[in-house]
Amino acid sequence: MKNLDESLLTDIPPFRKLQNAQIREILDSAIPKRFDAGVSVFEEGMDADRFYLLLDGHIRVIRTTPEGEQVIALYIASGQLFGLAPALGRKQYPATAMTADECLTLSWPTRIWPEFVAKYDGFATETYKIVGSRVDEMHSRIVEMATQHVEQRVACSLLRLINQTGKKVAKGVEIEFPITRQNISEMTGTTLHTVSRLLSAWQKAGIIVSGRRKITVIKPDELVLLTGAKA
Amino acid sequence: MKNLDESLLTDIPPFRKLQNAQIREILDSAIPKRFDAGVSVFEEGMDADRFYLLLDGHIRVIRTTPEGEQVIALYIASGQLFGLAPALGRKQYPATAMTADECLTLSWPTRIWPEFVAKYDGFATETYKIVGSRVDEMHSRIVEMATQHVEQRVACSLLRLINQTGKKVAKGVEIEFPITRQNISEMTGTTLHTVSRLLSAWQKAGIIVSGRRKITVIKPDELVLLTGAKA
DNA sequence: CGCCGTCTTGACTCGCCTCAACCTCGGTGG
DNA sequence: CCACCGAGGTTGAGGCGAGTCAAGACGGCG
Repeated sequence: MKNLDESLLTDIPPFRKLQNAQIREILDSAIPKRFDAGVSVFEEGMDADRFYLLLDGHIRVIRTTPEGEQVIALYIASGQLFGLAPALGRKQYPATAMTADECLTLSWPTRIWPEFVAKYDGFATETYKIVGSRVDEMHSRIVEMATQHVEQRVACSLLRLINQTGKKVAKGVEIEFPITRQNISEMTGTTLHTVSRLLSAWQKAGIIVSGRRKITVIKPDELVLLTGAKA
Repeated sequence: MKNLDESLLTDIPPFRKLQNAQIREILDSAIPKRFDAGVSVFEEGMDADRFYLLLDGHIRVIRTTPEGEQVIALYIASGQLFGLAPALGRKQYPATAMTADECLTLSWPTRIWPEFVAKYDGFATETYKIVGSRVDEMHSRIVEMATQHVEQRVACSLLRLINQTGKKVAKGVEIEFPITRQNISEMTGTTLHTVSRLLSAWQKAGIIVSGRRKITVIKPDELVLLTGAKA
């Protein structure tokens, strides 16, 4: 457990300003853990006893309605902190974190959060920037849902996914974790049927290529047009 | 300007733990300002050079789409901090703050934010709790928009409004600032026509009483039923 | 090989948006 | 004091986007 390499953290904004010795300290107090695809790291309503850093893999942040429907609030890409409830004074996690593929995390007990903030210069600031960008993304989602049609929302979500977690490949940008039509419908507030129809149409139009749990965007600019960026 | 009363701040969470002398200091560095109804305190995209406390009145936080449609992200009630962009490392305001009625604010330059955080015990923690509750509310909005029908969303929004800013009156709870059908439609992602129809129906059913720019909820529990709280 | 999770496609239905006309206040100015 | 005007609100008719229902195809895994 003490053999984690310092280089794991040096490129991650909240830790970037720290000395090697400090990073050593932080790593030594971290618990690393591996998760299979499709399992939950923590669940909505659970006591927020730890906060996490995603070293590798992708995570879906999910809220479940009383009726059992799921809504995907956002995706976390590797290198990001998550489970930041303690930073916002929350005693419980407000949502479930579910792995989209195999994931590797570090985590620390909530109790030492104040210590991190006090002791490590720039940690708080950088972390709150992350929160800020998530707030911003949520804002955008609300506006999208309020004003745009399903087709535009799905296009927006795809673009967001390839921007945040896309991998450039031969003929386009591919989403590097398994994602189903159902997942996309849960991000956009629609049904898997409608998503399937849209993706089929876009595939015919040569904008994307998609297979089982896999989507590659060939012409991102065409997608941008579909989002309704007019005039 | 130096004659602001300390009692203004003593009941407001971020300042609650402070000594009178500290509150004096804070007040002395604040600029008070009055706003008419329907004007903007700051606008989306403006440099976030100040952060605010709403002493009296109500504020709408608005985002405008490229097409000029407006979406109301949330309402701020008196006693709340807003314009917290600096707390999240934002250089510009992510949304416009528009007064719903006559408003009284205090404000401080962004530049002294770090000083506030460092100097005043509990200030940061309490402020981030506010951010946390706003994030939570946005989360809920996203889930609502994704899963619920218009009628349910409007019911949810009304309930949220009376919980946050409702005033108990003779025969129910009234929203204490002017609000139009259009405003509600901008909160729920629908049209003023649909909102008008719904409110008419609810009025006939005796659930609410509404007039020009004014809504009073008579039977909140009936509204709760309409939100789809089943089983 | 058979099963299950994923994806596709068609047909039908209906909630809500759009279009349109009209009403009702409250404020303003002659 | 009243006529006017504009913002806010109401209500009907019609159409379409997208959800629902239904039936199957495809591909991977045990």
